Amino acid sequence: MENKKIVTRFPPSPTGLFHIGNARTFLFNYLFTKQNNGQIVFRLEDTDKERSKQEYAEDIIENIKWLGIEPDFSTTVKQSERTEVYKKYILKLISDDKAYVSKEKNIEVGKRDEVIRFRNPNKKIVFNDLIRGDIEFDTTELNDFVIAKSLEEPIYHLAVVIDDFEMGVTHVLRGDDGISNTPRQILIQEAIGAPRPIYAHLPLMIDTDKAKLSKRKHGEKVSVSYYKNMGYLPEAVVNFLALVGWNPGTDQEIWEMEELIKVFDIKKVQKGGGVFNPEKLDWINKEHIKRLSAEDLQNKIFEWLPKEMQNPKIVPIIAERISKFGDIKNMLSAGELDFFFKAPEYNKEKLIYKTVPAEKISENITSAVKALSEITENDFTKENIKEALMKIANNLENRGELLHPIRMALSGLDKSPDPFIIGEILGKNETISRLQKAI
RNA sequence: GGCUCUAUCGUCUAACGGUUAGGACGAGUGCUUUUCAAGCACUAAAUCCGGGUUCGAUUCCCGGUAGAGUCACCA
Repeated sequence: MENKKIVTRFPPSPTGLFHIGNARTFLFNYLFTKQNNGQIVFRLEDTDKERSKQEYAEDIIENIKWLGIEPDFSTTVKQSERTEVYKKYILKLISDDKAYVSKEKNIEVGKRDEVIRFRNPNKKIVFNDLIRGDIEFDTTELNDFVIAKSLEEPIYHLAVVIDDFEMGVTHVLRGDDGISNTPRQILIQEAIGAPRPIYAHLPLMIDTDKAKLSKRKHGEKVSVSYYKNMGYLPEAVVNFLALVGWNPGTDQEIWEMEELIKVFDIKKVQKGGGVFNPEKLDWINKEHIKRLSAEDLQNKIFEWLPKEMQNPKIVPIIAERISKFGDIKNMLSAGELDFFFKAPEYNKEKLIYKTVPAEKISENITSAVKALSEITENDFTKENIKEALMKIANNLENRGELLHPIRMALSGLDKSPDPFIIGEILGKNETISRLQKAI
């Protein structure tokens, strides 16, 4: 079909932390480009000197890498360093009479009395969008729009068109907030003799109120670094983002990047905006946690645990109870893991199960201690503990008469893992000592 | 307001013009060897409205309505 190599672009503007919506747009570019063996060029749109900051550029690059959606960084271009290039085009445009220096009247504060305007041919522009089909605009309403504040200061639309042209961009996949910018950019392309790229406008990711995900309203939650800091897995974020606005048409929900690259289909991208649903992200993240190798899982969890708590045995218990690693922080501050490392303190009434008398409870625990004592230290596994305890519990009216006080004696918590696994982790001596204390 | 785009459960979405409109998240109920987590089963929940075209519209067309985006000497 096409023998020309596909070139797409990541053109972030370093005026804030890497935005999650931007990450999704880049991801779609990435999937599309990779499946076509194309190239992704990288460009920092930093012409706004007031708002552009080096730290933001660093955050963007760092998080692009974290997500694993890297463009070809060797192509990196900074608009702020291309003043001479733009100047050349502006001069050419003026000498071709496609633009002119305009003396401005009724100047508002902060505006200049001389700018460069585009001589609008005032015609209809129809462009094809991969996702939406033909879109038509009458450019008359644009008037003679400004393309540069001065020879050294091009406006965004001009810089973008020149850069896309010089960088050989063949496909522009961007958010659909770019739709209304397209006609004026096409006008500029035609004026400088640049070919028209193929456009695809992706639906925006929106919030529950159906509005654009704004930093103002959602704070740090719109930045990728927030998800990294909360202990989400990058593959889960990618998985989640890919599924907002696009679907492979199967029931599969959990995807790895490599599979996504294979099945992605730009033509199947949804037209309407998609709400960012954090609960689904959590679920997807949990699914990816389950798919981690034992080694990776342990390493990740240990990153969030203080040295003295880095016990491999509690890894599965934690893994089952979190949806993202940052949840460990909450478990820690709630003291949910303390009982693994020191004997719990609790009210002795807590040992009572329903209305069972204390003497009976005490008796039950005593027989449990006896049964557990018969297990050798090496065989003190959750299976064996369970077998021994259930033998006793099954003879009681309610199994809870034994299981509840034992769990309480071991953990001291109303909600905790079952007593068998806790017993295994604590080991024979500690388990029996806690039970004896309870008696 | 002009222009542009969009419209299936609360949310993400599936459905050659013919399906009891499917799946997932979330919610609810129950089961699973006390609780929590996990797991399992089940339940509730949608085609914006009105006209066409058609034997038959979620699907195609038109008109409403609603929402969003954009209208900078920001990017």
